Amino acid sequence: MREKEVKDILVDGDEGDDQISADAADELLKLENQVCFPLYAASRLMMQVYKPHLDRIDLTYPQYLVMMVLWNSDNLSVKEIGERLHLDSATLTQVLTNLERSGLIARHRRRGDARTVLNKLTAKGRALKKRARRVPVQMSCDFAGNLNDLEKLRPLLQDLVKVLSHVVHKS
Amino acid sequence: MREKEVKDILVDGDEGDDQISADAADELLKLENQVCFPLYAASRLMMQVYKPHLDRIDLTYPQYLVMMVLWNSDNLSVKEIGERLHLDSATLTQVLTNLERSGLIARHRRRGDARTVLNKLTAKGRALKKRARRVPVQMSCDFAGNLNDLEKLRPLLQDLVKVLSHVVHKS
DNA sequence: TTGTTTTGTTTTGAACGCAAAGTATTCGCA
DNA sequence: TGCGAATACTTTGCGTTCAAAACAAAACAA
Repeated sequence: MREKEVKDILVDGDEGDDQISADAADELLKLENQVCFPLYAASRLMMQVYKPHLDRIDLTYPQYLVMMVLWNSDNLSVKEIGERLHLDSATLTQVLTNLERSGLIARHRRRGDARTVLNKLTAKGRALKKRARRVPVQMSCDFAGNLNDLEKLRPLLQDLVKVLSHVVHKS
Repeated sequence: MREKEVKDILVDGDEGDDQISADAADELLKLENQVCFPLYAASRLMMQVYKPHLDRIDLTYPQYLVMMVLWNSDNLSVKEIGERLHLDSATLTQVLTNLERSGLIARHRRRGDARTVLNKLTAKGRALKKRARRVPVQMSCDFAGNLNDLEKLRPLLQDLVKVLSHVVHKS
């Protein structure tokens, strides 16, 4: 799919349906021409690669993300964690509830502003970091010969996240 | 994070915990050094960008993926759709049930092998393609100046999916 | 002070996503 | 032919995800 063809479609009227545009539009509707589908598939497959390693420390992938945030900077509010992970507070409430039930964090309203709920690692939560250090290492092993490709992808994906969160929030 | 540092950790014993490795391992535990996190975040954000456009044709993103598969090649089994989308059949059963409830597909056991369930577009399902053609176009608009970056990302992500599905299935 | 609005979190409802278990059907082979 | 293994799909259970609504507390304004 060349850029020109995309433009052909873009100039299309709302109900434009002449042959050329319809063909070009049909091309865009194929999986192999989409960026979002491999993104979606890769994200899910990646979580499946993580799973056996995370199972060993009894965390799901979202829980692991929250723990990484807290290991790096403890005692954050739901909102602050959500900003770092681009996650909705409704989602986080559930993840954090599960982490509290596992005894890894404690949750308390902030003194001075009872709207905010602060999430603080317990001793058990801090201790888990030691075992979690092995997870990225094991992941590297799974990717053996492909580590360089991943390193190349990272900055591109980080840029994409920036663009996406801008697109999502401007509407 | 240089490759050398990763290797430092890899040669680490199971309980190795000397200062240098622990520091390097801590670095790997930070969000900004991970490839999987931006992948995960981008995937979710992308679906949020899709949502308003898909709402207009009453599809969720997974439903939209299934419809794209069927528009391209109708009358497939659950397994065949799952292979194309890297999706579990348990997940697909739910999505396909919802598509059937919406009247977009019909589901029947294959004559000659009653184990297989074939999923076939209805007239309504085929008709929806015309309105769906607009979705990729509207997405292009949302990304205005960033289309070139996305095009660059696509082959890399497609390769990643190949690597990942290999990693997932070899274990 | 007393609404009114804003902010931060939780609840609710619908739809994934996947492992594990269950069911039905077909295949392989003795 | 008959039976155990393999195949294809569905069900169940748990954990996200997110929009929308509900709540509670704090900030603001008249």
